Amino acid sequence: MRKDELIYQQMLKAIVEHHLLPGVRLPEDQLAETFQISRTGIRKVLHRLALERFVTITPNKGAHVAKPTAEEAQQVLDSRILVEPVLIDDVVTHWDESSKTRLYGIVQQEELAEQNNNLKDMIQLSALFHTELASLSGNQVMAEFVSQLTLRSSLVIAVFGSKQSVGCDCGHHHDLVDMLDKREAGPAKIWMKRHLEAIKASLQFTIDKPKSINFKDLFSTI
Amino acid sequence: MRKDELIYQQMLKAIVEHHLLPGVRLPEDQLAETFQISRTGIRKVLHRLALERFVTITPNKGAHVAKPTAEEAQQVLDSRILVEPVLIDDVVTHWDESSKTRLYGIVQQEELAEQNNNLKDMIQLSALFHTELASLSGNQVMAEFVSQLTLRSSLVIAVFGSKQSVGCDCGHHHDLVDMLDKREAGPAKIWMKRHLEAIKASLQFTIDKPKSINFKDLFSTI
DNA sequence: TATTTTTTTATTGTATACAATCTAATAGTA
DNA sequence: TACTATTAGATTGTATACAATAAAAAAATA
Repeated sequence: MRKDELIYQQMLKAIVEHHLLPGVRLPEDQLAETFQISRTGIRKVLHRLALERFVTITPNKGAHVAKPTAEEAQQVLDSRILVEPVLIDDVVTHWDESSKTRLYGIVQQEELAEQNNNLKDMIQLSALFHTELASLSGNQVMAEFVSQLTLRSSLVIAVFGSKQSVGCDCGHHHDLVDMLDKREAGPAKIWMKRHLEAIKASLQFTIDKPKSINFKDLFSTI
Repeated sequence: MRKDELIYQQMLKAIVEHHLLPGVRLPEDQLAETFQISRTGIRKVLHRLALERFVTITPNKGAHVAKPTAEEAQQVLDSRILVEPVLIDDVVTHWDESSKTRLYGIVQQEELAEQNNNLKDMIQLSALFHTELASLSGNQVMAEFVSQLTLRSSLVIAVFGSKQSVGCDCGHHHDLVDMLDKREAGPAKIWMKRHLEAIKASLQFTIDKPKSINFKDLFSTI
């Protein structure tokens, strides 16, 4: 894999898993040194993250982890409420044994992570579930969009989420897969809509402040 | 406006309006000279266009105008068929006098462009109509997604479109605005779905080959 | 002492230089 | 002649140097 691609994934992961909190400054020099690459390479990664809304770049002031506004937060969740249910029809259409295996596999990992109270994995697996489900619709364009939305949701939750909203009640995903496996598209759509509405409803508009970060330590432990 | 932002828009416009056809090579040196900027600046623009799928960058081989596959083409249109109708409800909810003025304004320009057989404007205005409509839903996140999809549709049409599919029968947009102004959400949704399905149905799977381009001449005439 | 101005420092923006890689042209061999 | 190997040229990938800007610290003035 290309080096900058790897760095991109590490940084995205750090943001999505709340190791780098919204508002935290991302100085090019420190990151360049951390990843043993020139500033050119880091800038490429930062610009990509900026285009995908995980980072904001202010001219002559540098990059920060994006801090979604309340408005943006709601729009991201509203988008998912609008989009994810309409993908269900296509998921059911393409449903087969491997879909079942794939999704139940993720659900199982989610339940394990929940038992171990592994917050990091819970966030990642919950996003993975929604992304995988979207890609089972067969439409790669939509799948990418949903993937971005779920990732942005993690940022939103970092700002406005309470503890219980982090993993979006993993256990329940099991119920959805049951419905899909019975080809019950209608109920599954309704379930998905309510599921996402519940996440949105769990958002609280309290903000905590960022603190200084040692990038080398951070990325050596992840 | 920042210089690279301007260059980005010029290049995107050239691609979307079919002045730069899919498959055309985009050498950094020539572009840098054309826009009187260093390769660094051009690379930034090219990477952005690549992330948004208007350009493909192959390692050590450089950038080309993206040439969507038949599969991708269908998925882009399918995405629009899925997404644009569900936005109608929110458009109707937020509908007011200014929405009406805005959309009828665009429709009027579309009809003018059609009379003058101005292909360039027809493409641009048709995309603008769909984008504006989406932004009237009040959801900026969805609006951006739809904007990208309409732009990508232009690329798709450059590869698989026939003459009549270019501007997606502008005249008809008028009918949609009429429905919206009467708050007829249901019929408007159906109309939109059929409208987009018609565009998809008009696609033909014939491919023509790219030819060499003089970038300086091209961008001095746009 | 408080406030403004100046100077210094740190950080980003841009261009260029060099290295790595691919393309093609040429030369060599069967 | 056809095919492979080697070399030369062109193009991209990456790092670094310098310029421009912003932030912080120090000095000057009221």
